[in-house]
Amino acid sequence: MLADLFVDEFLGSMLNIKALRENPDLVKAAGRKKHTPCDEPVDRILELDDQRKKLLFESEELRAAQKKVGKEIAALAGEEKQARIGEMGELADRIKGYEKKLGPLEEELNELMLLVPNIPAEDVPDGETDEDNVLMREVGELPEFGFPFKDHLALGEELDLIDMKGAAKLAGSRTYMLKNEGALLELAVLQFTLERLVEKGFSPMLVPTLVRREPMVGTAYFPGGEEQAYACERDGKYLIGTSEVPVTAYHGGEILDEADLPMLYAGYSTCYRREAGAAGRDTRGLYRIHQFNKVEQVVLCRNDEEESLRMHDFILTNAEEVLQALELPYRVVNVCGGDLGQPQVQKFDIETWMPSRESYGETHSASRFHDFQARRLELRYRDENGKVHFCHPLNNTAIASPRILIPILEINQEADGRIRIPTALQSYMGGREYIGPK
RNA sequence: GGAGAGGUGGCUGAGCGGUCGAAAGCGGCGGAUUGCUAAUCCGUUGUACGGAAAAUAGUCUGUACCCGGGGUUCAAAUCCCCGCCUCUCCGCCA
Repeated sequence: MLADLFVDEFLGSMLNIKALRENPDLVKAAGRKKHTPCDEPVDRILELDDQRKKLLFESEELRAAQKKVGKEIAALAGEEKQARIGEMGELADRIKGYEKKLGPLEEELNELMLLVPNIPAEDVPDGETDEDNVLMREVGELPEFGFPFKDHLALGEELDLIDMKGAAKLAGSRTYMLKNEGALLELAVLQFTLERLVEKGFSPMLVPTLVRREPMVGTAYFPGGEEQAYACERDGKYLIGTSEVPVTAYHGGEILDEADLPMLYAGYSTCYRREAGAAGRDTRGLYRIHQFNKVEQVVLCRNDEEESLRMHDFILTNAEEVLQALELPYRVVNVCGGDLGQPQVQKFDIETWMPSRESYGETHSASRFHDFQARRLELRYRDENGKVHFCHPLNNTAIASPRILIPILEINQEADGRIRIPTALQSYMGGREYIGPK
């Protein structure tokens, strides 16, 4: 059992070859809990690691000898110098031999290390799919319509807010266009949310949406998520699926000052997802589309379990407060092992009530990783004693549109066909209270 | 897109084949001194992986890292090739 193996000091230390060496069973158990077994790669890693250590030790000794003699040669001249140089040729060849062996070995090792899953937290429920997620709480009252209600698309078309056909004509399937108050509503929701986060101390960040491979690998979307990302192959760049990617990677390779932690960022970007493998699913309306806009909370905090948990709770609460301000009923679920991604230690999803689906639909996702992404990104900080640690990055959606427009439009519809604008958004829409027929 | 110049430690910036993990200055840290502040003086100052005794801490030691990747050489921050990035000028352009 994973729980039996669970040891604090190994929490989140994966991708750390030392921790993996000492407790491979923990990683294998993590793979099983996430329903992505990794026994074979882990065994192969240990094997390669052994070979690597041995070869490295031997070649380093040769290098040491070469450098030592090199210094002697520098001090010599004439025939004596030439003689020593002649002797060194063989040593140089032997060193090159080691490099030839080490190169491919390390390449394979590094590739495999990127596949090792992070260890899920103890209270992550067992399970395979989102149906096994565990309900934590339900907040808000579900709407009751005293009339036949319409779904967001019917409303949107009637009121000239949404044009899916126009979008398809321009850009193909799973695209959307917002018009008139629909367009204003999306901007309102995003702006409202961003301002709330700024009030809480988040730095707003407008980031590149087309990025290099490194941030994708560093945040652990790659390898593995290539099918979900749009690639600009000519340029070796990728469209991000979330601003988590550029924002988390922003300080990659740096050693931050502990005094500056936690860092709170509110990333804003358009997000692109291929939705590969989702063919035929959620095809109606604004639910599942290739391109959307999102305000994302990204936190970098100390390498400290308690702090990490506090921050996870903080960003979850922030998102809930946004939904409460928008007067939307939602529930929070503890995501099960099989529904967790490779990098996550724990994930809480927020699902907002969507009348047309007669269910809650995922609108937010709050993840913590321990230092998993930080190791890949070399994202570190120095504590007051001068010791260097990996940060703990966390993230959560603050708002993602147009998906959030589904409940906003549907829940606020009235019998006369108008849509009430939530009070919190009215000031972002010129003081308007209703969206009505033209 | 055309032409040129560059990318060195937290920062500025020297080095342009061996004695360079890298001068100097700034910043940081420790100490001394001065009613406070400021100033001055002395010392110290990267990361990763490995080894040795000690077996948390600290110490000694090896290797790697001067944008990234290849190459030349007994030896590369230094020479050559490719890539990435930055800056300047011209052109184009939301």
